[in-house]
Amino acid sequence: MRVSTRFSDAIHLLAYLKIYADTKLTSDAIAASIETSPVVVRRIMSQLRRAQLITTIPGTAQPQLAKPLDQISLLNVFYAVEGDKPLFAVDPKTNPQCIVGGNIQSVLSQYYQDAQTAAEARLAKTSLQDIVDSLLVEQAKQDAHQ
Amino acid sequence: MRVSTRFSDAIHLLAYLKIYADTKLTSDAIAASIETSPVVVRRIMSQLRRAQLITTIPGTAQPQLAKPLDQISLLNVFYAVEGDKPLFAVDPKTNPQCIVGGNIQSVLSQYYQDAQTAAEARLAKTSLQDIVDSLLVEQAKQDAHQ
DNA sequence: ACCTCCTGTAACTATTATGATTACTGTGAT
DNA sequence: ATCACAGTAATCATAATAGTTACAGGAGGT
Repeated sequence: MRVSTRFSDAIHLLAYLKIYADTKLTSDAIAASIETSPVVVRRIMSQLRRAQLITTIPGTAQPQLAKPLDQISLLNVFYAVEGDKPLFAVDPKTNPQCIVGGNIQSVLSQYYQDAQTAAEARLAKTSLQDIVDSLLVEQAKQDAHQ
Repeated sequence: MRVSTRFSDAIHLLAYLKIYADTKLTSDAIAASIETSPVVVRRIMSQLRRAQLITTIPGTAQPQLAKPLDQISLLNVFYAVEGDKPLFAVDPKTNPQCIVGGNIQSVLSQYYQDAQTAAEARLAKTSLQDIVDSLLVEQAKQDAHQ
């Protein structure tokens, strides 16, 4: 499949809301930054709104962060847009008559869950404020090298 | 896209080689357990062979594990079949003129790498022997409940 | 009231990663 | 020589994703 960039785009969007808070925050403007379509932006915003990470007002270009960025972790964003989608996929269709095929799903699910939890714990440790800070540092580096 | 189950299928295959070592290990027989086609099985075996996890002899149905199962971690298998494919995808096409769009890739790559490393560390802690042991325990449970 | 800009969503299309299939070459054992 | 099988390239089918089109409706200015 095409690899999903929705998680990355959602982080991008939220950082944009903060850094460009003083500009017109239309889905068009945000889409220009992500280089996607306004509809895709509104779709992502819809998921972020349902997860209560932002608030919006229909008809007006005033999306707002629902809480301070240091209180939103990458894991919050991940859950908002990807739900509980597993990082590692179990093959659901195997031969139940076989010792391996009949038990592999439940066994792998456990170990996969452990690995995913480890990754999620790391995501939980990073806040969007960290991302914004890093973005500004990177930008300053670029400016200095010109 | 269709979600990739190659990692799971590769683990399945290796566990099958161990548990059914006394049977005819044709790609057909293994395919019946995974419920896929023999060609897919041979493709996965090809990757496992290149990663030196198994040895095979062309023309004969004698795939062999290249080392004891407790010396093969899930991470070894993951690398064998998925390479260094990232778990989280960065959106490569964003507006470089924007503070966010121009720096988000390098920033996210760092944090994503941290999360992936955490997951991989967990995969490295589990060996295929652990998987086989778990499979046999699960099977024993099923047998007991009949 | 009307117009304009915008959001929110549904429906559809295009793209592409994946597994499945087909077809073939070549090896090893009997 | 024949048979069973591995190995692999090429092609097809499926499905997850982003992108697009279309339209209903809100907010605010005139």
